[in-house]
Amino acid sequence: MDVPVVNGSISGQPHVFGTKGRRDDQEIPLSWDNDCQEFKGAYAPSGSGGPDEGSRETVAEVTLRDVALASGCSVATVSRVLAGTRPVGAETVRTVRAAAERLGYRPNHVARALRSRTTGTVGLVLPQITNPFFPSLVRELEHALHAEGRAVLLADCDDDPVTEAARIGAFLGRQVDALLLIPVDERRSREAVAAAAAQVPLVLLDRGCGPGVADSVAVDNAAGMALVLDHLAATGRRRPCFVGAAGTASAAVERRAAYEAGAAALDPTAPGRVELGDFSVAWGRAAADRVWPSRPDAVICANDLIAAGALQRLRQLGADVPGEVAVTGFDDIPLAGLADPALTTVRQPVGELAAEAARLLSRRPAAADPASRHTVRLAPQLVVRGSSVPVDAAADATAGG
Amino acid sequence: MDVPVVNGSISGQPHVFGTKGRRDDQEIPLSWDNDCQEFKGAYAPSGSGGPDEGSRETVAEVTLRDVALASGCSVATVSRVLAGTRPVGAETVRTVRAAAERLGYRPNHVARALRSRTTGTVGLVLPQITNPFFPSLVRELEHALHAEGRAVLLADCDDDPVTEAARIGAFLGRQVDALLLIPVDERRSREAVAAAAAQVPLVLLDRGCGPGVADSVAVDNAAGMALVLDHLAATGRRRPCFVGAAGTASAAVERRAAYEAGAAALDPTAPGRVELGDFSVAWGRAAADRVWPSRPDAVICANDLIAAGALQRLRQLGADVPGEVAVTGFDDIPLAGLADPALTTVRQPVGELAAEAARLLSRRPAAADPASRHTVRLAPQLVVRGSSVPVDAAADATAGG
DNA sequence: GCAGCATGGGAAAACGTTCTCCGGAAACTT
DNA sequence: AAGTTTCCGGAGAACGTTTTCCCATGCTGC
Repeated sequence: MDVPVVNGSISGQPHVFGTKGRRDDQEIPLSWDNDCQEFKGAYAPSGSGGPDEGSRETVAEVTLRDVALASGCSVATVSRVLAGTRPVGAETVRTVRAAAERLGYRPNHVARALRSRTTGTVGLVLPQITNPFFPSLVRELEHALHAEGRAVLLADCDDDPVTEAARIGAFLGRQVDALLLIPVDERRSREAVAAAAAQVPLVLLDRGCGPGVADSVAVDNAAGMALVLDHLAATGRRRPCFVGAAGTASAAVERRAAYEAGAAALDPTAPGRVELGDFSVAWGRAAADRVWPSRPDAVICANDLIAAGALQRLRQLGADVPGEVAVTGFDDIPLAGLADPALTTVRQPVGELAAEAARLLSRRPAAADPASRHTVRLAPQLVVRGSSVPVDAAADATAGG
Repeated sequence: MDVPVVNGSISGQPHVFGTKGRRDDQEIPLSWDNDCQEFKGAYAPSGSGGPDEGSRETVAEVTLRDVALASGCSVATVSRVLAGTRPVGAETVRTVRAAAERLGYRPNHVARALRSRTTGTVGLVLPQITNPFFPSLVRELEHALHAEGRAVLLADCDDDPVTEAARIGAFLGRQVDALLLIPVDERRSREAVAAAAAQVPLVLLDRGCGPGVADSVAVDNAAGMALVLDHLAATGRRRPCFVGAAGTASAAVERRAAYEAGAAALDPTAPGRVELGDFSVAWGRAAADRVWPSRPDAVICANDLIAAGALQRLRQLGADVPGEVAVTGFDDIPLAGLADPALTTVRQPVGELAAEAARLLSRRPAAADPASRHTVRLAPQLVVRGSSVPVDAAADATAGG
């Protein structure tokens, strides 16, 4: 459909450069001052006279050299004052600071990066930003990283290992200081990840990528699954079944293994009742159809998407949730709280994951030594909602590790 | 003195990189957007199975100078060959290319940025990545931008204009080539946005920020609302009501205005039935309580979150959806297809929004002139699902995701 | 008085590109 | 044959920092 764009150009012709009176909280307009009568002869063509009526369009950047000139000392000194790399006389510090502020000096990160060989930038590479679990993780990572003054370069791989490798390469070419990576595939991502890890600090997030490849931080899937099983057992469920995902992704494998281990305690035949598909709502719906005939009293899903699909389909099939059957998810994505009834699930400690990842990244020592790889597992939290216990009893219990 | 670099020793080594299948038909890249593409060898997993690997550790970067030395010509020539900025003799091109590939040369983006005063980086600043409408937009933007060789710096503002201003400033300090911005607040973001727009190309996305401040691209909210109203009228609804958001955000205002304009045609008293809160599920639930007593036959919501809440609550109140009352949303976030019944909604042309934004960014001309601001409005698409028509009739106008 | 040593500051060399000059040679003009 | 243009290629100057030397001082301790 090529419905034409309603391409209207907002008019706004009358007021062009107004707004001169009420700009009191504005910072100093970096351009001219009587001290530095000699500015940017180089490429500032509009050295036209006049008191600069505020056309701050392409004002040439103020450089260290300008500040040096204005404060009567050398570039080196100015750098030292501003970067604090070496003690400088109190008096000098004062003049330099003043000049810098007066001129509105802003350091050029690119030049700094070139010289100091560190860009203050980390690349964040993830499979699909549209996976509903990722946004909150991205958010926390962004906050954690920005808090230490680093900027985040984002890449979305479209769930494709080839794209992933390309993005990693692009980031490396841009000399990121480090990489944060949620691998697309445990196996097919390995090669590119290992290669990248040899060049910059790299932390794997949420999913693993084979042993010894890189540092990694993730939720303790086994503990999470145990929380779910304990809760279900405590509320009298005896015939659980598991709806998970096939494949080698660590989350899929670990959650399934943990279910099988834990469910055996509940019911010796339970570990057999396992259906595997993928991490999607559609699979959740399909799995419900396959599972419901055997009348389980708990459907434990490997993530919230599956759970949402299963829940929806179960109700369509006439099942009473949670009366007849409980449904649980994993991750606590926003959707979980919105389902009807709201999903009991395992909340990932997103903030801590981000903090831990940031911490690992900052570790200076050359972590090229495979022996020093760290794998951090963080404790999740059970969030009990209506899908596993009747509403009146669902007091949103939270149980930590 | 550090470990000697790759500098001198050119030949004699059994080069690690197999020069397999040299494609000599390769054109000299004329634009800088796809340059380094061909040098994947540098970071690519060193030929799985290659004889010696470990040597690829933290080797000092190969520079232009190294390539020049190895190929027996000057740095300038190498630069020209690789960047394709000026024609170079065929013979020279060949030797240089060979040397570059053999040494695994990868251009240093930082140095390039410093010299050419362009980083190939755009900053993407948004209110909250956790807002479910944004991830797909971010995804499209990332793809569009990466496709032209630009990297995306991401910032999440936590819905706070102050943080937003700080992030914008940080990006400017990192000399992004341009800014893509979804303003937090139409009014409170304005100052920072205007200041930034004076320094780099800036495109507003999804939401406006006052007239003439910057280029902007967004969905045509009025057209979207009209699609909804037409659909509802065509299916016999006669007593619509609107649940929207208060405030000055452009989406809120435009959607409400469009409803009021369009609904008057349907029912003269309809424009009065308007409830305003915010763009949240909670408000949707609350609004359902307020609205249901007057028994509307259609609840038109300003976005999908509101609609999801309203839908959920209406059903809890015993309403028959869609038999008794239709519910519609706006945006087509993933949640919309998952609701029960699935939400009829207006799908934003996310891909086109991203493409258009990218296009506007690349416009070279000094867009400082307020008269040349562009405001692009893209046509949305109606997605009919179960919340507005009985299932058997809901032939999902478009294949949902 | 002189070696020894902090301390504060400057000149200039990197960092790895791109790009502007410039010069020489070859290829056309006149 | 002498100019004139075109074509290739090199030297080297930026770009804006950080950092390494180095040189003044002024002070201590002998």
